Amino acid sequence: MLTDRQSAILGMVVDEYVETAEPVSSRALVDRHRLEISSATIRNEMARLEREGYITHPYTSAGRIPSDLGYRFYVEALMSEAPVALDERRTVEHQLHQVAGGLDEWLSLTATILSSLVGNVAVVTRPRTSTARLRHAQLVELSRDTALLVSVMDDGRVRQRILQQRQPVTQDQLNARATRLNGLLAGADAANVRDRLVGLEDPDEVATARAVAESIEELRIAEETFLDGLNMALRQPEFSDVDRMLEAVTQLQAYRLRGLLESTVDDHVGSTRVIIGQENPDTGLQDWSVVVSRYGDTDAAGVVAVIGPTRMAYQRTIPRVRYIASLMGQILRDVGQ
Amino acid sequence: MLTDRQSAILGMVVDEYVETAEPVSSRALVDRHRLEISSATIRNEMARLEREGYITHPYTSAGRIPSDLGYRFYVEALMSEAPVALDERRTVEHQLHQVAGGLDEWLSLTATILSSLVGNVAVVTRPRTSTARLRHAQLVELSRDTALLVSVMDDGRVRQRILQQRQPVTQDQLNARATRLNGLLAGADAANVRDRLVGLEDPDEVATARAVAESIEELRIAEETFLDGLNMALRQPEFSDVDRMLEAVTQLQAYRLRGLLESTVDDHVGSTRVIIGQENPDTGLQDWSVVVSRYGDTDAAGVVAVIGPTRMAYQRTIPRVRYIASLMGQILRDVGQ
DNA sequence: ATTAGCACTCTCGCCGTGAGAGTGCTAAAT
DNA sequence: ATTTAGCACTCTCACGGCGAGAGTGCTAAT
Repeated sequence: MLTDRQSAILGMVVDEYVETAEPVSSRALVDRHRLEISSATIRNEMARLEREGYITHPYTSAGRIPSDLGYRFYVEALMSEAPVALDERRTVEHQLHQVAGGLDEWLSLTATILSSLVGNVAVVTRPRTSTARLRHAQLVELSRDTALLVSVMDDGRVRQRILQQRQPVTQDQLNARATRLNGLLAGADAANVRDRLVGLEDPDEVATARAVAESIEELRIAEETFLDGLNMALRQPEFSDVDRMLEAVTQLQAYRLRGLLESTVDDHVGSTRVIIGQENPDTGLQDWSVVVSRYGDTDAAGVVAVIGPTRMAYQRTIPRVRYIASLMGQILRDVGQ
Repeated sequence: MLTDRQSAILGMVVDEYVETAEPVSSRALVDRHRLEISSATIRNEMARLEREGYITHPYTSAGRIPSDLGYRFYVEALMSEAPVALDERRTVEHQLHQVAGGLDEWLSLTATILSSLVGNVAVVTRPRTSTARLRHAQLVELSRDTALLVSVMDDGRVRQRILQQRQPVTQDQLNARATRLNGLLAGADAANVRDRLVGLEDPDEVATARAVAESIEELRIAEETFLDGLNMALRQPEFSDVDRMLEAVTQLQAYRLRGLLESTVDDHVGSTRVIIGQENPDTGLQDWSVVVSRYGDTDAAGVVAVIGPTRMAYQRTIPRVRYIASLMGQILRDVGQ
C-alpha cells in the first residue's frame, strides 16, 4: 500500500509527465511544487515506487515515467476530473444541434468535435439496437426488372438494396408486395425473421423477403465506426520517429472498436471505462489507452471512445468522453421516440 | 524539342527513379541498361535535359531526378502502360461483385481495393446525378409526434430525416400524406422543387415537403468521399521524416477532391487525367500527383482517383485507375437502370 | 527519517573527418 | 563534330569521439 506522500509524488509524476512528455526528475518536482522536502527524499520515495511497479525510468539516469500500473492508480485514486467548462459545452452543443443531415453526418461530426476537444483520436460507433426490428419495408421500381428495397428499422436506421427481378414488375405490383411483406415481417428481428418466411411462393417475392431478412441481420451486425483526429494524435511527441508514426497510422486506421460494445454492455450508462496500455487485449495497441463510454439506452446503444498514447490527459479526457456520451444519449432521446 | 536519345534517357531516368527513389546517376544508367555509349555522353545529355527543365539534381553531385515537366513528358509521350493482368482483374472483380451491402460499403471497398492495387491512397466519391430527382418519398411513424422521412432519388440514393409533428399522426395519415407529396413532387429536382410546394396548407405537411426539398438539395451537394490506403502511401521513402509524414496525413485527411468532379465534367468517360505536382492548384499538394478518372455516365457520375507522391508508378497507376473506373461504371449500369 | 554531497552513468548534441558517389570540364580520340 | 577517358572538385552521409549536462544511487552526516 502506498503512503500518502508516495501517492502525492506519484500524482505529481503523472501530471508532470503528461504535460511535458519528459521523464520527471526528483529535482523538477521539488522546484515546480516548492516542496518542503529535499530532492534526495523524493529520490528515495521514487525508488520505492519503482520497486512497487508504479513508475520506471528508461535508463539509469533519466527521470521517472509512470508505468501502466501507475496510470491505473492515478485514474482510480488520485485524479481529480477537470470539469467541462461552460463555454466548451456551449460550443459543442451548438455545433451538435446545428447539423442538418442524416445520422451518419451527425456521428462523424461528433467524432470530429470530441477529437478536437481532447486532442486525440475519437471514435464513434453507430447506435445499434439490441435486436433490430423491422418497422417497414418499401419497394421502388428502378427499371422494368430491377427494384430498390428500402428496409426501415425500429430505431430509424435504413438499409437499401438493389434487387434483380425475374419477372418485370410495375410500381403497383411492388407496392402490393411490400404491403404483404410488411404484414408478414413487421416487428421481426434477426432471430425470428426466417421463421416467418414460410408460405411464400412467388420466387421474386421470396427473394425480396430474404433480402429484408438479410438487411435486418446486416444492421444487427453493422458496426460502422466514425473516426477523426488522427493528425491530432500524431502530433504527440511519442510519434516523433517515423516507424512509430507509421505503426500508429496503421493501427488506428484498422481499429474498429471491435468487441468494445459487447464488453461494455454490462456497464451502466454514464460510467466510463479506461483501458490502459497492456490491459488492452489487442497487441499492437499496448502503448495506447482507450477511454470508452456507452451512449444511448437499452434500445439503441453505441460506443464513443478516445484513443491516445498512455501518456494521456485522463483528467480532461474522461469527463469529456462521458459528457459527449451523455449528450449524444440526450439528443437521441429528444429526437427519437 | 528532345532528340530520340534524350527522350530515351529521360524515360530511363524516370523509370529508375520511380523504382529506387534514389537520384539516378549517369553510371547507373549505363550499367543497368548495358548502353553502348559512355557515362560521359549521358552526362552531357543530362546537362542538356536539365537546361530544358526536364530533370534536376538536389545538390551538385547527386544523380538526377525528374522534374514535374519531366514526369509530364513521360506520361504524355514516353510511357507504355502496364496492362492490368488477368489474375489481377479476376481478384478485383471477384471482390467487387461479392459485396453484400449498400452503396457506401461498395464504394469504400472499391477504395480499399484500388489503394492496394497501386500502393497509394485511393479516393472514390459517391456517384452523383447531374440533378438528383425525387423518385419516391416515404413517411414512417416513429412515435406519436415524430415521423421518419425517407426520400429516395432516381439513382437509388436515400436520404433520411426525423421530423417533429405539431399534431399527433398515425401511420395511415402519414401514408396519405406521402401519397399526396409523391404526386406533387415526383421527378422534382433541386431547381424546381420549391415551385411545386405552393398550395399546401397543413403546416406539418408543408414542413414535410420542405424537408423533402432539402433532402434533394443536400443530395445534389453531398459529395462524400471514401478514402483508403493512407498507410500504403506513407510507406514511400519520401515520408521518411516525421514532419513530412505528419504533413501528408493532415493534407490527405482533409483532401476531399473538392472540385475535381466539376473539372472533369467535360472529360469523356474512359479518359484519365493526371495532375502532376505544381499543376495542382491546391498548395500543399504540390509534391503530390493525382490520377483521376470519371466513372458512370451522364446520369450518375463520380470520380475515382489515386493520390501519391509525384514519384509515382504512372505506368501502373493510370491503367488501373481507368480499369477500376470502367468496372465501376459497368457494375452500376448492370445493377441500376 | 532526512538531507547534503559526490561519484557514477547514460544520453545527446556537436564536430570533425574521411569515404564514396557523382558531376563538370578538359583534352584526347574517333 | 561527337564521344570518351581522365581528373579535379563538390557535396552528402555515416561514424566515432568527446564533453556537457542531467539525474540517479549511495554514503555519511544531521
